[in-house]
Parts: sequence; C-alpha cells; structure tokens
Amino acid sequence: MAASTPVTRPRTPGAATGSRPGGRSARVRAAVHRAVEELLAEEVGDALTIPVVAARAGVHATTLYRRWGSVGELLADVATSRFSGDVVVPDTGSLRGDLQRWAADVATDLADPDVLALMRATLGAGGEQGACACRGDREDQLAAMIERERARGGAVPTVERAADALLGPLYYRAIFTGEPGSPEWARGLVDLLLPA
Amino acid sequence: MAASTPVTRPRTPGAATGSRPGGRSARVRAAVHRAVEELLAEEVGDALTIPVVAARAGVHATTLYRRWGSVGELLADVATSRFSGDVVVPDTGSLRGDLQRWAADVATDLADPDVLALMRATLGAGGEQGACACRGDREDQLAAMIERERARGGAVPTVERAADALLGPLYYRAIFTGEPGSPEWARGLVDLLLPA
DNA sequence: GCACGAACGCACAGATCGTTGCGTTAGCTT
DNA sequence: AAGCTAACGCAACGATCTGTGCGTTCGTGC
Repeated sequence: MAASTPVTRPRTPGAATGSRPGGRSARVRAAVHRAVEELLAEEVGDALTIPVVAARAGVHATTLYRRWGSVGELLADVATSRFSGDVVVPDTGSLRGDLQRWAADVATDLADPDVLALMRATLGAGGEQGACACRGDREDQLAAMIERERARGGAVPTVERAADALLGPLYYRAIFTGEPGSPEWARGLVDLLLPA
Repeated sequence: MAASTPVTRPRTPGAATGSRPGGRSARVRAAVHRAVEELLAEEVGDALTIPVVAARAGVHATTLYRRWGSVGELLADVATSRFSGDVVVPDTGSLRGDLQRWAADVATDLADPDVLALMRATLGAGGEQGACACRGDREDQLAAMIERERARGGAVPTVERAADALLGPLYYRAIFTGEPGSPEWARGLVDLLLPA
C-alpha cells in the first residue's frame, strides 16, 4: 500500500460513505450476507472463515478482506442489518398490548436457530461492537412504546426496568438455555412487568 | 492413526476418566487455563488460537490439539472450571437475604471484563455446550435456595420465574450492554421478584 | 456518451494452522 | 525400585489462511 492510508478498505461497509453504494457493491454485499447466514445455518462452527464465505458467495476472498477485514467485523455487519427492522413497533392503543405483541415477536425471532447461531458467533468474534449489533434497536423500540404511552397520560415503567423484565429473560433464555421462550411466555413477562 | 479409535485424545479433559489425573497433566492444564485467561484479558480477539495459547503456556501445541481438539472445547473447559464454584450459596436465614446476597455476588462476578471476554468467546466458539458452561451451576444454586425456603414453610416463586427475574437481567446486561449492573441494582431485582 | 476512479478479480507469496509418526518423560502400580 | 503406559515433546508435512500488486470492470458525475 501507499504510505498514508492505513488500508485500502473503504471505511465502514454498512453505511454508504458517499463514495459508491451502487449496484455491484450492493450485490456483492447481499451475496456475502446470504453466504454467511447459510453457512451459519449449516453449523460449520470453526470453518466460518473469509475464504469459505467468499467461495460460497461467489466472490473473491480479496474483496472480503478489503471490505470487512475480518470475520468479526463481517459478522457484526450481518448482525446489524439482520436485527434492524426485523421487528416492527406495534400500535395497539395500549402499552400492555404493544408490549405483549412486541415481546411475542421478539421471542419468535429469537426462536430461530439461525438467529441464535448468528448471535453467538457475533458475540464471540465481534466483541463489544458485536454485542451491540445483536441488540439492534430494540431498546429504542421499547423506549418509543413507553414514551407513546406516557404521552397518552398513562403510568409507565422506566425503560431500564422494562429492558430488565423483557429483554433480559428473552435474551438469556435464547442464548444460554437451549430452549427459547414461547410467545405465550413472552406475553406473560409483560404481565409481570405492568401492574394488574 | 490406527483404525479403530477416532483420535488419541483421552476423552474429556475436565473429569479424570480414571486414567492418569496426576501431577504433570494437572500442571499443563493449569498453565493452559491461565494462558487462555491472560490472552482473553489482552483482547487478542481472533488471535486466540491453539498455537498462540500453547506458546503462552509453555506447552507444545500438539498437546492442546490432543487434549482439547479445538479452541471451542478448550474455552468450554476453561469456562466450566471458572464458573463452577465462583459464587457460593449464602445462608442468611431468609430467601430474600439469600437471593440478595447471591445476586450481588453474581453481579460483581459479571462485572469483571475478563469474565465477559471469556463468556463471549465461549459462546461464539463453543456453541450449545459453551453456553451451558457459562451458566455454570447457577440455576441449581437458585433452586437450592428456593427449595430451602420452601422447606422452611415460606411462599416461594418457581425456579423458572426466579431465573427470568434475576439471571435474565444479570446476564443480559453483562453480555449485551457494555455496562454490567451494580450489586445494588442486583439486590433491587430481588425486591421486584419477591412480594413486598 | 465519456472519462474518472472506486470496487472487484486474479495470481502469487509468506505466514500460520492442523495433523501425524515417533521418541521421551514421568505418573501410577506392584 | 522396577516396569508399564498415559501423556508430552519434537519435527515435519500438507492445507489453509492472510496480505500485496496489478490489471479489469462498471457505477457515477461531467
């Protein structure tokens, strides 16, 4: 490489940095993301390496090294785009209804073995950044629902408390115990959080 | 290799299989465990490989390949011995007191960055087995405390419910958010679980 | 359209990893 | 104290990974 720029890599791959988010780059990115998810679903375990992903995606390994640099960053990128927008904020008219529906959706999402594999791999390789990618914008969604209820004039718990009561059990079950919670169980968590 | 046995590896490394848990094996095991924890604390990330661990431990890489086979199994072994016995079950006379003290201890344990790094790496490389290793025997401890209270004749929550209310938030905070909970916050979780 | 340059493909090389066979060390048994 | 054998050290190999330089393709702006 020249001397000034540390690496040829065009900055963060996720957000278009103003350079060229055009057709081909987007296609490559999509193919790579799909390849990662496919390999994760096949429980390749250790064998999730840059060359393997590249071969599966039909892309040259050099491209992956240049764009992502390591499997850790690649997984963090995949996790970010996988977990953003996977669950929509419902609007049922009441906080209880919103939270119940939302918790059930999250539980359903977390029950997918592929999602679990992605989260575990991202946590392991991505470190702090990967962990945040797995949370996605779920705390923000929680805050949005609570804020809406407060605007309606209702009594609401703090976002922190709601995260403890909902996201805590949901994620703990999914990651640490083999048995993810059912949507019914997730709805029950809401009943424990909100006063009867 | 011969033909019958798939690998020369002497079964599970943790429990002595009756063969020879003698002095040298134990020393090697301890050195390797220490090396893993040291490297984890240095945030080596991807570079936590068998040869690197072997060099740090002053042991030949072949030994690690034969005893553990992969970084995943090695990390699961380290996590198991790290998380078993790290927290003792208190006996304060009341369930509330027991849980408060226990939750505070777990929170303190989870606040250690090295423990976090170990858990994340184990989750990533160890898969299902690694996840169980990170839980340790904490659900059993929870069950023991609850059972003791029930023997005293008190009203007790289910173990499942207690795990949701305590382990869920504790682990979620530690793993997914950068800020692990304080012992005081952990004690507050107990107050939310038990009726006032 | 046309030129510019970012992103990709390709080939090659250095480094590292995973595995095997064999000799040596050192627990364990009697 | 002497033998047995599990466990370790050693050296070498093939496979795989990581990184670089250069030519080519194809979005993007003029």
